[in-house]
Amino acid sequence: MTNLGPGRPRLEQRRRHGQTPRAEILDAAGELFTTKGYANTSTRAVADAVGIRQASLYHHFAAKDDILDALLAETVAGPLEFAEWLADSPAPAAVRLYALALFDVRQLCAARWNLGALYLLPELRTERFAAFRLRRDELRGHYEELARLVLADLGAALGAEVLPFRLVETVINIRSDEGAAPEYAEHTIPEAVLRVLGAEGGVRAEAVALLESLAGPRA
Amino acid sequence: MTNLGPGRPRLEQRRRHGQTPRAEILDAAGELFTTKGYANTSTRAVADAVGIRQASLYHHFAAKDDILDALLAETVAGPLEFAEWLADSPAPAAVRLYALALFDVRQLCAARWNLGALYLLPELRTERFAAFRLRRDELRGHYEELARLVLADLGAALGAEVLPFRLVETVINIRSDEGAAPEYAEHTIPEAVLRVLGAEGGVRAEAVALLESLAGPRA
DNA sequence: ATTATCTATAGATCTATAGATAATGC
DNA sequence: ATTATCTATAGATCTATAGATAATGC
Repeated sequence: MTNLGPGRPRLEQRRRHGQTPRAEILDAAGELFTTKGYANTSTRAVADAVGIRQASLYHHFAAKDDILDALLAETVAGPLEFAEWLADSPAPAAVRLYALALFDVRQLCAARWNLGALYLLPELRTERFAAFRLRRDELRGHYEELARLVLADLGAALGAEVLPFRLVETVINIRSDEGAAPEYAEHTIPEAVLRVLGAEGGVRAEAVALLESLAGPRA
Repeated sequence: MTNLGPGRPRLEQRRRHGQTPRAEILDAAGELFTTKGYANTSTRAVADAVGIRQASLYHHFAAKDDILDALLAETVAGPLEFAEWLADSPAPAAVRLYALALFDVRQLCAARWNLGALYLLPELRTERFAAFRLRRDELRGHYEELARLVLADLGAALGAEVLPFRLVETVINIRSDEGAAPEYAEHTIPEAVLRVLGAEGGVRAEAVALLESLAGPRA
C-alpha cells in the first residue's frame, strides 16, 4: 500500500514528514542537525531516522554537505522572495519593514525545526556555502535598505540600520533557549524593529494587510 | 630558557597565548572550536595547535567536554559578577542596564575568540552543561530584572523585557558575519537596549562612570 | 530501462587509557 | 616524589564507493 513507484522496496515503513524520499531525508536531517549538531550527526543516524540504509542517502544527495545546503536554502527562500516583492511596493518604508520582520518571525517560529541555529556553524564559512551566504547577505541587504529609508523619513542619523535584521535573528536564540517559539515574538519583535530606529508604532494593521495582499493572490 | 618547571620537556616550542599549559590549551581550543566547530575539532588538532601530543591534553582536562566547559565558564563569569554588583547599586535602573550592556558588549567584542558562537551548540543542552546553563540563565535574569525596573519607571507595559539580553547577544552574530567586532557595536547596542524599552537616551556618561567606579577600585 | 533501494567494505579517522620517561623539588 | 610530558594502542566510529537486487514503466 504505502510503497508506490519504482525502485526496490524499503525494509522499513515510511515514518517521516514529506512525500518524497528527499523530503523525508530533509525532515530527519533537520531534526538531527538541530538537536544533536551537524558534525555530530552521522549519515547513518539520518538514514536510521528515515528508515533506509546509510548508503541509500547517496542516491538523493551526493554528500552530507548537500543535505545541509538544501535545508539552509529553504530557510532564506521565502523571506528573500517576499523582500524582493516589497522592494517595489509603494507602501511606506516603516510598513514594509514591519511586514518583512513579521513574515520572517512567523516562519522562524512556525518552522518544524529551528534551522536558524545552523547559521553560526563554522562550516558555513567555507567555499562550499558561498552561494548560501550570498543569498543570506541579500536578505540582510533588504533589511538594511528598508531601515535606512525609515531613518531617512525620520530625519534620523544612520547607525541603527543593522539592528532590525539582528532583532529578527533573535528568535533563533529565544527558540533555542526556551525550547519552543514563544507566543509573544510575533508582536514583540516587529514592534522592537521599528522602535530601535526611533519610529512610531501603530503600523501593524497596515503591515498585516500588506502581507496578506501578497499571500492572498498567490494562494 | 622557555621550559621552566617540572615535567618532561616538550618536543616543540611554546607558541600559544597563556602562561600555563591549561591556558595554552584553552587558547588553542577557543580558536579551533570557533573556526572549525566543536565536534569537528579533534583533540589531536587542539594538541597540535598547542605543540604537545594528543594524550598530553588529558593531564590537564579529563575529557574534551571539560575544555568546552572551561571556555564557556570564562564567558559568563565577568558579566555575571558585574550584574550581581549592579543589583545592589543605587543608580537608576536605566543607567545600570546601560552599564551592564556596555560591559558585556565590550567583552564580546574584545575577546580573543568569538566564544558566544558556541552558545547554540546542541551539546550544551545535555546534562553535562547544566551548570553552565544555570549561570547563563542567572545573567539573563539580571538583564530582565533591570529591564522590568526600567519599564516600571516609565509606566510602560511588560513584553519587551526579554529584548535587552537578546540585543547584546546580537554582537555574536554580527562578529561572526563581519569577521570581526565592529567599532559601532559599543554605542549602537547599549543605546538600542534602552530604546526597545521606550526609554530616553543620554545615559551613557552616567553608565560609563558607574562602570569605572567598579573597575577603578578593583584594579 | 530506469529507479530506489540493498549489502559489503575501504580507508580514514577519533577519544581515552596504560604505562614509560625526563624534568624539578624535597 | 611529583609533575608534565611522551609513545603506543584498543575499540569505536564515520563517509563515500562499488556493485547487486527488486520494484515500476515502456
